[in-house]
Amino acid sequence: MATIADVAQEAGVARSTVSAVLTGRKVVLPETRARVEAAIAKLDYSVDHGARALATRRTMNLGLVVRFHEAEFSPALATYIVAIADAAREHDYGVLLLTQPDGAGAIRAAVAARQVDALVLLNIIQDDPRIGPIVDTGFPAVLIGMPRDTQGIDAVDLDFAAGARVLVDHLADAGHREATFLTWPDEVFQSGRTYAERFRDAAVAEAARRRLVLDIVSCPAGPEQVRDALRTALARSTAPRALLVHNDAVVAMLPTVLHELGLSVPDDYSVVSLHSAELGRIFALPYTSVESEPERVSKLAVDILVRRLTAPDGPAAVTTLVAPRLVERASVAPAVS
Amino acid sequence: MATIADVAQEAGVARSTVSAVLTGRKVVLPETRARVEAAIAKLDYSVDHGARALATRRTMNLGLVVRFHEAEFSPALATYIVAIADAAREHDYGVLLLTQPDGAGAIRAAVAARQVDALVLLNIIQDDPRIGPIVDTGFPAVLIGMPRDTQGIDAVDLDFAAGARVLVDHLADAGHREATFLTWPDEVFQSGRTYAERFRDAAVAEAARRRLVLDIVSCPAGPEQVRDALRTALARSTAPRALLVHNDAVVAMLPTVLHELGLSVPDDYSVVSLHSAELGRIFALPYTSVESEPERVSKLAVDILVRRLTAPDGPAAVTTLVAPRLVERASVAPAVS
DNA sequence: CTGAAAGCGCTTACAG
DNA sequence: CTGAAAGCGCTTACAG
Repeated sequence: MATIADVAQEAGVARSTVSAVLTGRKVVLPETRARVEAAIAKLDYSVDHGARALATRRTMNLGLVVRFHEAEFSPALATYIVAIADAAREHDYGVLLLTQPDGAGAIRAAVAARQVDALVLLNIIQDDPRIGPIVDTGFPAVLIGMPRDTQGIDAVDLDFAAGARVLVDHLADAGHREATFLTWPDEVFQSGRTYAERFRDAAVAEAARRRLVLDIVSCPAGPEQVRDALRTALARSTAPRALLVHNDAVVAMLPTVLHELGLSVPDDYSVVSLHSAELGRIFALPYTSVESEPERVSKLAVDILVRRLTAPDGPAAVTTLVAPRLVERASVAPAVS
Repeated sequence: MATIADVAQEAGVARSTVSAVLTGRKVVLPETRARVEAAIAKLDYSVDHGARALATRRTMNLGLVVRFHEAEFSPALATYIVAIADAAREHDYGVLLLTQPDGAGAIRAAVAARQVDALVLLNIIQDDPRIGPIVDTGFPAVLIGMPRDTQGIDAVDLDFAAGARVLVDHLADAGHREATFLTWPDEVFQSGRTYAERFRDAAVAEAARRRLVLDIVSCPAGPEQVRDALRTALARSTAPRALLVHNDAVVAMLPTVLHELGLSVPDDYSVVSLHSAELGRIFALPYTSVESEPERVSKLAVDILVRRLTAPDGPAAVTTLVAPRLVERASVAPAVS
């Protein structure tokens, strides 16, 4: 493998001159530059990433801290990962995977070993233990998701509250006065997924404002349990004819159960939901919905992180909530009164 | 941040002595070692990963090359990624994500910049363009999946042929003499997913051996198309009462369609399938099946790669096919004759 | 067993 | 605009 010294010799210049054309931080005579570039091409030279990192004190790598080991229903996770890698690459950053069960420990180790320049934390929970080491070390980081307290760290997430309002309004606009709200099991609320809470609270508030009566059903986890809960909720003769869903397992099972009960959408039931586009695609879900947008959220998060890396003394940390987009799929009919 | 020089000074020894206790490659007097370790603890010192990499000429990072951008139906991909990262960590390797659409280019760049010590290639296709640069550079690598020709590179994959045989035998053992074989759309065969071919050919051969008549149905892509194809295949009055499935989209849709047609398993239909455990879990599939095992395959692949890194002049490249495990779920009934 | 020196492949002030 | 020198933080022969 050719080194910068080989290139310098081949071009008949000093190593520092080669470095100057490599980094582009200095002005070099076009003629000299051409000689250097010819030598680079001839020797098929590439900069040694690690050596440059040592000299510049920047690894040009981002650490991606992702919790995999808590069984989460997340076919969308891969989408986030690749979106983050793509966004990072646009800024010439690589992505190092930090998947240890002990995320906090992984962070401390990676920071101490100077393996990365900054961190992206995925699937944040309410009191996320990974935030501690970041605050302690003051290491640059961005959160994708929302903890109880961002503690001065930039955070990006979908605006679940706005999503809830959009969906409630959509039902209310169609004239519905009552709806069954199928939400997450209690464990999800308790385990600190703030999206569950943010959606629910906003849905309740907006429903009150729009005088829509919400019948809240917390569906248990597990396919069989979901099926049973759904059948129970839908089979009641007094059940509202509108469904507001925020629960991936439930919305995935919904077409099957509705069909089993001989119910059709939107004739028998109006349905709106918030779920990931990935889930909708895999299950071919035919419902008007607000879709979480991993690509947009990931790109925004990386952009914010890189900007902060470039200007460390920039403005205070920001929390960015991405406005949800409603995708209409004709699953809502006017209420019959 | 403390450096090795700070530690040496604090402990009153030379830098090389600190390095000796760090690497453990030399014998150090217990007393000296204790002094060094105390200094390390006091200064909260960690080895700079990049500096060590430069000195040792080993990054201790594996590059994970994954094709994301060809829309693949793969909720299991995240499982592979984390399994690879976990396996790598057991050998003290980190994982750098290489997700560029141009995988071959990404490989050349990463190798040239010496960013990684070896490569893991995921979702291999028949004539995978990423194999070229690996053969050219002779860089250590392992394939997860099976190309047409491994070209002297280690490869690990599930034994799809054995999986097919196990499932065919399972039906034959129950007395079935004919079965409908629901396989992938033609595009999948043509796009070089060798698993499709390997399964099909073995299923055909084993069925012939067991005198099981196989009615091969290649199901088109797309949720609606799958549904239609399934209904057509199952609604025929002359349709065999046994189903052999190798197609994720089809098996995911199967419970719904069977239900729509008022058919039950195993009373009306015996069903066996090969699909990922992840898919089975998400869709709660109740079928006896051979499940692809991302964790086992990934771990094996990384182990093989690391061994080759340790002993570069080891034996010739090996192709390892992981034996499939049959998970029985009582979806097969004896044939009625 | 310990230490002084050279080297890994770069970049970056600093002279000229 | 170009070059010689020092330095990034380690490891590794090589003396002693």
